[in-house]
Amino acid sequence: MPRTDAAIPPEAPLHDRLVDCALALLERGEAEVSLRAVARAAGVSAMAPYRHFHDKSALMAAVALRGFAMMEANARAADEKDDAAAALAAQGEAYIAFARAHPALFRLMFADGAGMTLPPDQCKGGYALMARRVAHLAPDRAEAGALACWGLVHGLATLALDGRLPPDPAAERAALELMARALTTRARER
Amino acid sequence: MPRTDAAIPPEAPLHDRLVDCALALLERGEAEVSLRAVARAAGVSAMAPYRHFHDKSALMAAVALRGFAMMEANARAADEKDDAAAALAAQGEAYIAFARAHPALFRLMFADGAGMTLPPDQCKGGYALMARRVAHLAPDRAEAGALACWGLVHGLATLALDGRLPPDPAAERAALELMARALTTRARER
DNA sequence: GCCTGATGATTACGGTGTAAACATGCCCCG
DNA sequence: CGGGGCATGTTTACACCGTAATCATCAGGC
Repeated sequence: MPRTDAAIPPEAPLHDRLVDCALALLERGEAEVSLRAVARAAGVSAMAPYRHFHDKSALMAAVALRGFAMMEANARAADEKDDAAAALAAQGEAYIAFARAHPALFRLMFADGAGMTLPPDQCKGGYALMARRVAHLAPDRAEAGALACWGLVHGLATLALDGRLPPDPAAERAALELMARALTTRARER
Repeated sequence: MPRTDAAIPPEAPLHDRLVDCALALLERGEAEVSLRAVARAAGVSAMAPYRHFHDKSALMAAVALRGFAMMEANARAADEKDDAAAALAAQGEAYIAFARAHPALFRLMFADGAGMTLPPDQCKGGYALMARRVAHLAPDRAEAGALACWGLVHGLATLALDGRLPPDPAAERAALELMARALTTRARER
């Protein structure tokens, strides 16, 4: 097992330990995350992180990458359904649930600038998964459909995180269903 | 004309001058906005703002409020169409356009915490405008429809700001149209 | 005439990100 | 085997931030 362990072994290479600690701090609130706090949590001096990350945003980018990996795993699990529409809906709910479960991490992942720094192929695995289902449901509107699905789900997640939505899962589900219905309905001219 | 002027008169009451300066700094990038910078821009000492705002977030809330007023005005202008579906689509495009035109302000308006501080009736004027059109188009799914529209538009705007969308207006328009079609299509059972 | 309140300026403190110089241990090569 | 480089951390220092506490000024009302 040469891969990363789940826990935070106190003797792992500092590089990994830093992103573990940063992630842990992030889950307790984005205000808790500062380079110095991360270094402190890792039991190391304030400047040590600079030996492994060019600056704070580089560290945070590494954390964000983990977030994308988690989210893709969630999406993959939610996608394991026979019915394509049901799988798509489950992906949407998983997306929103992830945002609610890890608000600070979610915000970090989609913070401005991260889009420029992160390797795109490691951020869009989940998107591809969803696009595939959409393309199967509505081959003639695959592109617009995928964009609409992503936009809707991301918007609901963002609004929920920012306290702009009453915590009403039924309403969200209804909105998702409306979108699903729009995709399953045959496209008609005009 | 007792209301606020567009320019920044150097002798206006400090309260207004501060939010004007904060807004101006914000448009040049959110990183430019610090309480001290705002005070500097207003030609006043670093602590002066505290005489008019309890803390920085209170100032930013006032700025956000102006953002909501701008956005509602935009929405109201876009809504002036006879066709309900066209008006709805125009509102959506105006929403996204506003986000693109004032990215930092838009992010501030929807930053976490602002939802708790701001008077809801001054933030949701635009939403009501949209909800009315949706209710007219699809009275039987008014609630879910409005939520879906808001979610979609807000999601697209957010993703665009964070550099996650290729700048392809046609694709966005197609996604919005898909949603509009879903609302205009008669609801069918099952 | 003086007191009071509002407004703003000064100073100070702990926090942040980060640049520069310094210490230390390990490995590789002569 | 010895010494030089290099990776890793530490210390120190700086500018900036938000903000608490204190002081200065000045206008109006008793």
